[in-house]
Amino acid sequence: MTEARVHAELIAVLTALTNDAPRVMTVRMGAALPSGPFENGHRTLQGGLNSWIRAQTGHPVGYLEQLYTFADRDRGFDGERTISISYLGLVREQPPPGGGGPLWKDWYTYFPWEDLREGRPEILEQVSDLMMQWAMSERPGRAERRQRIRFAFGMEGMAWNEELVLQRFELMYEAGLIAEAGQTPAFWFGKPMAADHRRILATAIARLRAKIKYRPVIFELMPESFTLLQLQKCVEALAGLKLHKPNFRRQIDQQNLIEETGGTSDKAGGRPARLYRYRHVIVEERALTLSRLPLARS
Amino acid sequence: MTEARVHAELIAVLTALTNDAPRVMTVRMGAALPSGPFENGHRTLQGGLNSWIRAQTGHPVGYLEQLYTFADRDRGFDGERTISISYLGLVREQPPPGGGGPLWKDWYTYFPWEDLREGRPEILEQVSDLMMQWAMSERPGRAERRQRIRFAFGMEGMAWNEELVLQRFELMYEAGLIAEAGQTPAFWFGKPMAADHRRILATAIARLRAKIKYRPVIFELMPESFTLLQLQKCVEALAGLKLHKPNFRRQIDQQNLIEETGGTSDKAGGRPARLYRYRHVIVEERALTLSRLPLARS
DNA sequence: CCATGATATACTCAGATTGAGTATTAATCG
DNA sequence: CGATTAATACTCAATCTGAGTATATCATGG
Repeated sequence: MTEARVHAELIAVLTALTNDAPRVMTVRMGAALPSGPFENGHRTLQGGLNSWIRAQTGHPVGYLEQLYTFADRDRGFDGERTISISYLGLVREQPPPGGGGPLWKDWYTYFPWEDLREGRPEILEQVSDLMMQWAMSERPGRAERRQRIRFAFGMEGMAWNEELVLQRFELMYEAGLIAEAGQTPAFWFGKPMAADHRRILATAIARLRAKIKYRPVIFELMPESFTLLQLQKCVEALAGLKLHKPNFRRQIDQQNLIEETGGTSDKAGGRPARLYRYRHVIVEERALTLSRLPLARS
Repeated sequence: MTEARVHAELIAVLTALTNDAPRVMTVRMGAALPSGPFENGHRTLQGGLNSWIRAQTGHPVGYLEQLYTFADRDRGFDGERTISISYLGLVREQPPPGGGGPLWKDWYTYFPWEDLREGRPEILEQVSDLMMQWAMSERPGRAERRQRIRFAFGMEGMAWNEELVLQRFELMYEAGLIAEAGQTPAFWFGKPMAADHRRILATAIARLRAKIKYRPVIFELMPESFTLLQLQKCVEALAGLKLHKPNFRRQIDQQNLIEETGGTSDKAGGRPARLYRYRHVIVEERALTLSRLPLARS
């Protein structure tokens, strides 16, 4: 029995929305996620991370959820291992982009192939092609690899599934298209990050994209009052997809999640839009019910 | 900076199905979940647990998924903390119930109020009543507590939601109905477990009940070939609910997840049922698609 | 050997939900 | 005032879902 004494480390994927761009808090010039040791003074993991985030960002965390715990990495000082516990956190206030503080970077800097709001981007076509080449390159397992690629990247008649962020990343890693693999690939797909941080970010995006469909977490990222179009743009930013406007509105008010503030917004060119706010009151009743969103094709 | 050196411990919620009863592997006469230290020799967490389970049970694990990581418990030897990483594992073979090996216990021994296959059980009515009394006992926050109870326990016109296992357990804990809270409750609701093991089991059940609705994990618990009724009974056992037979069948074969073996079963009294098997072939294609199940009212 | 019980399997049907498209309204800007 | 822009309202067909009913195929017993 070689019982392990290990280091425990917390890694945070903090997300905010700054006009239609989903952002993640980074350190080291955008090359790493913020992390820190789990300190003995903390009573719980959540609590430790919560206070740490408030100190770092000055913003309260609206929502905090555990993502995954890793121990696979061989940091290997003295044979000691590090257990990394990763969290997804959502903050409302859009943070100042400049200054000496932490850097907020657009998700799609790291995953440019995940943004289909303007249709399938050029880079996704490149990736898809290379992946399919990789799938067919070797004889054994060819058919199965091809199936997986078709499914993950929405090729050859299969629909794009925006939730498969992690599957796509891992397939690309396997195929040698990811810089972190240290394989100096022919093309450079997305900005790399230290260690497995980009993988953790992929996990976070996948989780959040799944979650907005059945929990009203989107409101943790919105300002107090907002228009329906703003709300829609925010969902679209996270999902990386365009939504059908009339259907989006229908579903939103069917669920009774929001109420009019009475005011209107005239930021945009046209007819002023009504302002709404989230009905915090009924959190417990509705929060666990569905909050489905109509996802449209491109 | 008081950097922590901590113990790392793995806790497993191993689940199997023995004729219509969902079971969990336990130790200490059913009073604890199996756990062990994370050893330095293991390359990954999953890998470590996998080999450990095979050694303990003799069965391969069909499916293994991380549940949650806790550090809240104050075991406090030498000020050292234990981080517990819990996993949900599914095994196919129904294990021998007797012998000196690990004890497989019915889920509903620990959560008798979670089984609604024969309608709402008497004990659920008791729990509901006590919970509502608790909600109304104190003036401040009365309305909100009442809402939460109504929602969690499906009272006063609200529908029962079988996924809220953890919410119900935590509410009951808060209300002092759970023995682990050390409050010597007036009634004894379900068999207690050591430390927070029952809470971990609740997490596992909730996760599995949610998962069977959109991933075909159920087949990890089934024998190689089975009848449609057997399959339905298994789903019902996990969900703790009765399903509508015709609709269940319709959905199952719409999804094309299974195929006939050609054989028939005549275990039951009536007309022999056709045998089916899971179509492993298309795992990658369908596995991530929906596998919805029609959940019926009681 | 036919009636009965038991289970498997097949079919029907109304209501709700979803995806997609179109029409109308209310503001701003030149 | 007319063009533009966006908000809001309405329609419609296809599909999905929940619920119920009907028929088929076996074993058994009188």
